[in-house]
Amino acid sequence: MNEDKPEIISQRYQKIEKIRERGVNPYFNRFKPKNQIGEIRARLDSLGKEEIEKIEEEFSVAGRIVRLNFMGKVNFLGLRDRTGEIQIYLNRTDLSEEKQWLLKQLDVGDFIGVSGKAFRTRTNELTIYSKDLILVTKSIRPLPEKWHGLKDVEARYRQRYVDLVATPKVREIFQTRAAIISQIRKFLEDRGFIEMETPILQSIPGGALARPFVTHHNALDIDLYLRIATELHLKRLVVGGFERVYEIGRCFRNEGISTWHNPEYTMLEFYLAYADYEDLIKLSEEMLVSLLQQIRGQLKISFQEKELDFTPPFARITMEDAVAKKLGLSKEEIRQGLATKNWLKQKGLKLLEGDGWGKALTAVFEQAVEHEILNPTFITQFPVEVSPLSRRNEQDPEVTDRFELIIAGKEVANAFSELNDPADQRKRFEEQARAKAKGDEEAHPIDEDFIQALEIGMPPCAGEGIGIDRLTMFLTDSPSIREVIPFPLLRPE
RNA sequence: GGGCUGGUAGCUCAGUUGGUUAGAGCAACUGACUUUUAAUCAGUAGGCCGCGGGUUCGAGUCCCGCCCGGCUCACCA
Repeated sequence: MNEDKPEIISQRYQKIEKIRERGVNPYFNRFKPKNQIGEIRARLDSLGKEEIEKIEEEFSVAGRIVRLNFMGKVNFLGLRDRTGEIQIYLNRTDLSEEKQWLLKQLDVGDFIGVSGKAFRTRTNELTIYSKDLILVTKSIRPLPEKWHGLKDVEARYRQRYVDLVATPKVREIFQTRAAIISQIRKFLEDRGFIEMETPILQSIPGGALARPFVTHHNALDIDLYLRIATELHLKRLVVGGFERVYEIGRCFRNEGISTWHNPEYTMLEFYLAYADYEDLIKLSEEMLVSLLQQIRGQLKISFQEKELDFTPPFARITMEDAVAKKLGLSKEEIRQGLATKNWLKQKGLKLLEGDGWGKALTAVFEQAVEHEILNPTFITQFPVEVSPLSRRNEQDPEVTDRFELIIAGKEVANAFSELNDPADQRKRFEEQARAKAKGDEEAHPIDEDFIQALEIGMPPCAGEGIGIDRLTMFLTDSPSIREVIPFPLLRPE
């Protein structure tokens, strides 16, 4: 029945049949380990041979066989559970005839349960001496080779379950990712934020400038969009009285795929009333410093052979100053927009009809400046033209009280004092509508209900979005976003 | 989408200017082995060389097209 499969696999299926014929269930589900391997190691790793031999306690563990060294009567195997690995010793002379037979059926990849006292071998390896053996789950497919592991990148992403078994580093990355998210929750909840869940299916995909995925609801017979941000709903919650609110959730953007972009990615957004973007600069520094210390234990970390210094305060510069310095322009020249537009034209980059100085400035910044930034840097005072949801700066209403945090040339956070003037919000949306009419596919759609919410009244507040995947890349020194997403999007085989 | 680059056994990889029947290590199978940990030793088996055309007496190798990756540029977080 498995004739079209590789030989190894049909052999394993036959082995399972033989095991069943002997009355052994190859998928036994009633073994309950009393101990975790990590806990045993924590207790015994530091103890010497004699001390361990005095311990009468029998340990019971279950896990996956990751190594087999069978030598006839004397058999060693490596067992791994979620907390670690430990060596198991089985001597054939201790086992019943049935168990001796079962021992010979074991393969790397199988799950077993064992129990026994601990000892140290001749080579001082901490080992559990088990006189029994319970097969818990038989494995059919062979795992990758033990010292090269799974190298084929495509196979690693498509069959992440194999990658996770074969590559310890990959397990660590996802453990770190979970720790980052858990610590962010704690950081925010310690400060009075509460977590909310807002709609992923939306009829107006707002809160960011990006192209959405479209889907369809059959019963209502309407098209819906997968959210590109959580912003507008979280601010509605601020209107409703949740003065400190956050969400960690998946966002979807129908755009290119690269080492820094996955079509679905995880974003943290948080909003706090009676705060402005200066407060968020401080809060961002605190949050990152706390994460760096907990995850990496230091503020200077290496990322892809470069050193990143997270020692606060982080550098900050306005977008205009950054571009003025780079191109040798005056502020007046930037505001006129001609110099920046000419620079873009020279580079073969075109703007749309009607794009103002703000879009030109932002484009030049992204082209010429952003990628040169290494250490965490706050870029502040984004033009109103590219910031339809941000509050205007009181001294200079052409720019907003907004910043992005750039690390190693990549945007990691975007934050601003929130626009809470409904009349201004309506104007901004109308400007976006005009840009859309001229062909800007990423222009923000008009959201009348959101304007109504602002008319009910939103207290002054500030909000921030942080890309969790990118943050995880920096904290785990990963070269691609696919290394920090368990199942990145790939074209179907 | 453009450029560069890759796809050979379950896994990691060789494969010469085109030339017998496509190789190795690990994993697997049979056997030996009472402290191994890249165990060792003897033997056996395992291939749609990504897919489809073409050139040639002869193609894993050369040419064309396609599929699926990786890096990179452009757009985006």
